[in-house]
Amino acid sequence: MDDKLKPVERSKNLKEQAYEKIKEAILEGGQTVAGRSESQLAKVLHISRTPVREALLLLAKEGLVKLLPQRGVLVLQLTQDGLEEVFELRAALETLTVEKLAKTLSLSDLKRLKELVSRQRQAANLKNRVEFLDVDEEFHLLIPELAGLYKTQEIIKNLRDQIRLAGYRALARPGRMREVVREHEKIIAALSRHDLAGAKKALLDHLACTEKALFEDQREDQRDEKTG
Amino acid sequence: MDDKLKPVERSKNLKEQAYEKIKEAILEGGQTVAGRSESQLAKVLHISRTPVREALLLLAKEGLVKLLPQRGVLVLQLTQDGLEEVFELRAALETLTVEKLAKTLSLSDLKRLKELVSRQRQAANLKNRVEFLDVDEEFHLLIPELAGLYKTQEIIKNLRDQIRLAGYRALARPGRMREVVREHEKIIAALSRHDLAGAKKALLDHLACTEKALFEDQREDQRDEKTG
DNA sequence: TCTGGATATATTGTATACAGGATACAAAAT
DNA sequence: ATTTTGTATCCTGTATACAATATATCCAGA
Repeated sequence: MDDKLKPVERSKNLKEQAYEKIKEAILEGGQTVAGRSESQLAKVLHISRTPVREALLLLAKEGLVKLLPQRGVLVLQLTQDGLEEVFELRAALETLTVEKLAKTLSLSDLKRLKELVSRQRQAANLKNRVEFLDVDEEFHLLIPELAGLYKTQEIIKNLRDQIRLAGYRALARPGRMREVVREHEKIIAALSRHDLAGAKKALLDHLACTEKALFEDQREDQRDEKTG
Repeated sequence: MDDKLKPVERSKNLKEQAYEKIKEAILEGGQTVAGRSESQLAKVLHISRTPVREALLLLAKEGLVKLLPQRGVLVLQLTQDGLEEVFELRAALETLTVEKLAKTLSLSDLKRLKELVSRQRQAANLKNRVEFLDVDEEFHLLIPELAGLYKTQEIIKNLRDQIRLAGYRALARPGRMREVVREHEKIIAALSRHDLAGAKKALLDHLACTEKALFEDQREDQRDEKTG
C-alpha cells in the first residue's frame, strides 16, 4: 500500500480558492460573475474583498475578464477575429510541440498518450462531454510536457481556456467526439513513427476540424436564436 | 488655436506605477528587489503594501519573479533550457506574424517599419544600446500589430521581457547592432515583396543570430569570471 | 562547542476602514 | 417634457489592523 507520509493537505489559501471558483464560473459561461462587483463576489464566497480582488486581477491578466471600474466584471467573449487568432496561435505552438516530441518520443510516452485516447473513447461512447473535454485537455497538454516545453504548455493552457466554452458546446455535434478520437490517434501514429511532417499534418488537420466544428456550431446557434 | 477642452490627465494608479517601477528594476537585473519583502518594497516606493502586492502578483504571473513566502521576491533568471524554449517560441510566433503581414503589407505599414530601422541605425552609430533596444522592441511588436495579431503581440512582449537583460548585454558585442539593422532590413525587404517564405527565412536567420550572440556573450562572461 | 527550546521579530494572508469619485435617481427648474 | 441639480448609494483604490506562521536570536544545559 501507499503509506508514504504525505504533507498535510495544506488547504489552498483563499486567493487561490477564489481564483478557482471564479474561473470555473467563467468557463461555464460567467452569468454568475458578469457585472458583479468585488464586494458582491466576496459576499457570495464568504470571504473578504482582498483575495477576490487578487483573483480577479489574475483572471484579467489571463484575458478571461475585464475589470470595469464601477461596473463590475466583464466576462470576455472572443470575437470572430479573436477566435481565429487563438487557432492560429494554437497551430503555431502545438506544431512546435508535436515536432519536438516526434524526435524524442519514448515507449512510456507513447503509452501515456494512448491511455488518454482510450479514456477519451470511453467518454465518447458514454456521451460524457465533461469527461471528454477534461481528457482532451490532458492530451493537448501532455504533448508539450513530454517535449519539455513548459512555457509553451502554459500558453496553450491559457489559449484553451479562452475557447473552452465554445469547444464544449461544439462537442455536442453528432459524431464529433468520435472524430476527435480518430484525429488524436492519427497524431499518435505519426509521433510513434517519429514522423515530424506527418505529426504536424495530423495536428493541423485536427485543429482545422476543431475550428470548423466550432464555427458551424456557432452559426447554427445564431440561426436557432432567430428561428426559435 | 486648439482651445477645445481636453479631458484631464488621469494619472495612473499606484498599483500600475508600482508595477512599472518594479518591472523596470527587474529588467535591469533585479538586485534592488531580489529578496525584499512586500513591506520593504512598499517603504521604498512610499506607498502601502496593497498596490505592491498586486504588482508583484502580476509580475509573478508573467514569470519574471517568484514569490517565496517569508523569503521575499526571487528574480527568476532563465536556465539554458528556458532560454532555448523562449527562442523556439519566438520563432514559432514571429514566423506567424511576418507571414501574415507579408500578405497584407501596405505602403504606410512599410513606411513605419523603415522608420524604425532608420532610428535603429542612428542608435547603432551612436552606440546607444538603451535607445537601440527600445526601438528593437518597437520593431518586433509593430509586426504583429500591423498583422492584427494582438494576442500574439502580448505573448511576444512577455517572451522578450524574459530575455531582455541578456539581450541588452549581448548588444555590446562589436558590430552586433549593425548586424541587427541589416537583418531587420532583410525582413522588411521580403515583406515588401510579399514574399512569405523569404520573410520567414529572414526572420529565422535573425533570431538564430540573436540567440547565438546571446549564448556566446554568456560563455565569454563565464570565462571572464573565472579568469578575472 | 553544540543542541534544543523559549522568546522576539518579521512576513504573509486576510479582513476591515476610509476617502475620492462614479452612478442612479429624485426633486427642481426651464 | 426635458434638462439640470442635489443627494444618496455604491464601488474602487489604498491604507491599516490583525492573526497565524515562519525565521532569527538568545540562552541554558549537555
